[in-house]
Formats: sequence, C-alpha cells, structure tokens
Amino acid sequence: MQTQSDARQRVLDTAEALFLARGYSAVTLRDIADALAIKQASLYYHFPEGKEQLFVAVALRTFARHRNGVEAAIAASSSDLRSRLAAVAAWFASQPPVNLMGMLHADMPALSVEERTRLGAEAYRAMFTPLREIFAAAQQAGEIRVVHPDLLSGFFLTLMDSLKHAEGRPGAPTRQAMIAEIVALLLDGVAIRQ
Amino acid sequence: MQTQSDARQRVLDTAEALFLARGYSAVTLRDIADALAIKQASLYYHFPEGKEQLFVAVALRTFARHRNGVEAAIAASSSDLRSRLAAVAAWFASQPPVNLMGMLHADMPALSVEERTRLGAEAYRAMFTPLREIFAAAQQAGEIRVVHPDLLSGFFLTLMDSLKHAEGRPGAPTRQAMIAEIVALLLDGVAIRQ
DNA sequence: ATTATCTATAGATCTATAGATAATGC
DNA sequence: ATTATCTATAGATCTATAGATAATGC
Repeated sequence: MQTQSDARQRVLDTAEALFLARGYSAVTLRDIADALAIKQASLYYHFPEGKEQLFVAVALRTFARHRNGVEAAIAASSSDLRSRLAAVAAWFASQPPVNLMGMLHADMPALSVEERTRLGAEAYRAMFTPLREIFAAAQQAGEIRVVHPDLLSGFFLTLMDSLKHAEGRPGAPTRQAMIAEIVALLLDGVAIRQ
Repeated sequence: MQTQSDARQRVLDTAEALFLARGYSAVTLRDIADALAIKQASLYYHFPEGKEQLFVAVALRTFARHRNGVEAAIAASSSDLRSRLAAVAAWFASQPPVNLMGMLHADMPALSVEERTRLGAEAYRAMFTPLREIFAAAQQAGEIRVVHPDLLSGFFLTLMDSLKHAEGRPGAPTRQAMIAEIVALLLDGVAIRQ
C-alpha cells in the first residue's frame, strides 16, 4: 500500500533539493520540471493547488523528517547533554545541508499568512522543542548554567546552518570536524582558563 | 561635493532594506519603486544596468559599511579577545539585522559568475578577515585553544545571524542580552565544570 | 478506471527600453 | 544642461488551466 506514489515522491525530492538550495522565490516550477525531465504543467497533476502548496508539502515533509531524526538521535544517545548534542548534531550532519533558519525566514514573506504560521509552528515543534527540552533537562540536572533554553536551541540550530555555509569553501573542514567543534564550543567555549 | 545624489542614496537604502529582508529573487523592482513612491521605470535612471547591478551596489555598500564598522570596533576595543568580540558583536547588533551568511548563499546562484565571485571576495574581506585576525592573534597569545580561525569566524558570523532569527519572536531576548550570551558561549561555553 | 504525462495557451507579472515632461542650476 | 521623474510598451518569463494521449491495472 503506497499512500504517495513514487512519481509524487520524486517531485517532492527534486523540489526539496531546489527550494532548500535557492529558496522559494528563486525556484520556478520550470526549474523543478526540468530537473525531473518532465514538462512544467505536469507538476499540476501531483500538486493541483500549485507552487505554494508544493513548497508547503516539501517543507512539512522536511520538518517531519527532522523531527523523527532528532528525536531518534536523542532517544538513542545516553542522557548527558554532551552525548545528546553530539547525537543531534550528527543527525543534522547526515542530512542534505540546509540553511533551515535562514530559509524559513527568507521564504516566509512570500507565503500566505495561514501557511506561514503553520510552517513556523511545525518547524518549532520539529526542531526547537526537542532541543529546548534537552537543554532544560541539562539545566535542571546542574550540567549547565542558567541560560534560556530557547536561546541555546536557536544558537545550536543556527550553528547547524553553518554546515551549509562552509560547504565547498576552499580548505573547508569535514562535517564531522565541524559538528565536533560546535558541540565543544557550546559546552566549553574556546577560552583557555588558567 | 556629492558623488552620489540623495535620490540615489534613497534608492540604495530602500533596496537594501528589501533585499536583506527577503532576498534578491523575492524582491521586484516594482516593490522597491513602490516603497519609494516612484514608478518602476524610474529606477533605471539611477541604475541603468538594471536589477542585478542595483543588488550588487547594495551588497557592496553593505559590506563596506560592515568592514568599516567591524574594523572601527576592533580598533576602539582593548586587545583581549573578550573585549574585541564584544565590540564586534555590538557593532552587528547596532545594524539592521541581516541574515548575512544565509542571504549570501541563497542569492548567489541568481547572479552572474563574475558578480558572485566579486561579492564573495568582498564579503570575505569585510567580515571574515578582521575576525579571523583577532582569533588568530588570540591563539598566538595563548588566550584560546587551537581551532582554525576561519571556523571560529564562521561560527561567530552565523551566530550574528541569529540576532535576526530571534527578532519578533514572542518572548525574545533583547539584542544586548543575545550578544552577551554569544560572546560568553564562544569563550566559555555553558557547561558547569566541577 | 487510474496514473502520469503531454501540448497549447491564457493571463499576470517582470525586466528593460524609448521618449516625454518638469524643475533646478549655471 | 542636468537631474529626476513620468507614460507607454515590448519581450520574456511564470503560474495555472483545459483538454488530449498513452500506459498500466482491474
């Protein structure tokens, strides 16, 4: 039983790659169709409601995947903050590099108000909430000093975006090296204490 | 003596606000003209070469401003890393919040290759290089452990972008609080050492 | 019958060009 | 003469709709 056809999945895959790389407005339906080697009008068979709904479907699927991935990573890790952050970071590193936070903010104005709030809420639930909880737990356990968990979650996700920024830069470090450094930074900083 | 007319400056100001908020592709010349209460075609008087060159002019001006701001902030601060980072962070906090890194990456594909490399180089020179130098100096002075200065600079700039992400969120902290936390994070992390 | 494509095209929007108009400065 | 706008419009591109075509599954 396949709720979603293979063809529809391919459309979502291709659209996701393009939207995440260039953003909603910069990607035309023709770009997506060309990448799929079909005609632009054929996209309306899979998404009769058009470009905006295709983008929403792509974004929701991406968020759902991240939610599963993040929660699974947390569940599979031991309960100290360091392990959990490393696990979540490894999850993001395993994914196509996304400017998640940036994309979200840049593309929002082009969408209708309803979709905007819906996507915002879904993104929050998928990525912010799980992180917020592990930071809050670590704070309660006395592992970290008192900083608003939302702030830390935002920093963490923003830093995950830098995986993308580094991509393809000359002499760029590996993703593994970057996530290790991000976790070290969040927890210990770089200052040398004497 | 005014090299650039007031009218041209207003065009640049308005275009900057729109481009930085929504990105190159999402902003039309009509959007910019409407915001200026002039007609779209009138923009070609100031920028005869069209939209791409207007964007390039906006981006170069923004980078130049940041370069001056960052370098002045560094020059005016005392020479320890903590003061310098706080000064640079304060500079960014004083500016209209920009998703600088994200914008750069998202808008690049829409530009011609020459402009892309030119803007990339300019952005690097304006923001990366000064930061890289203060991290390298701190490393030489034994203030921080050995981490590639480029990586740290990237993290720092990415974190500056989160100023924008937090903007307008319910219960968002002030910019001052955020930059203080960013500097603390980079230097000391959040972990409690016993 | 359903799935997945196609061709053709309407209508909107976007960038850019041509040439007119009006005010200000020498 | 220069500066800064305007109107009108060409040409390209983009989203979306209508209806045809062909293959596969019951």
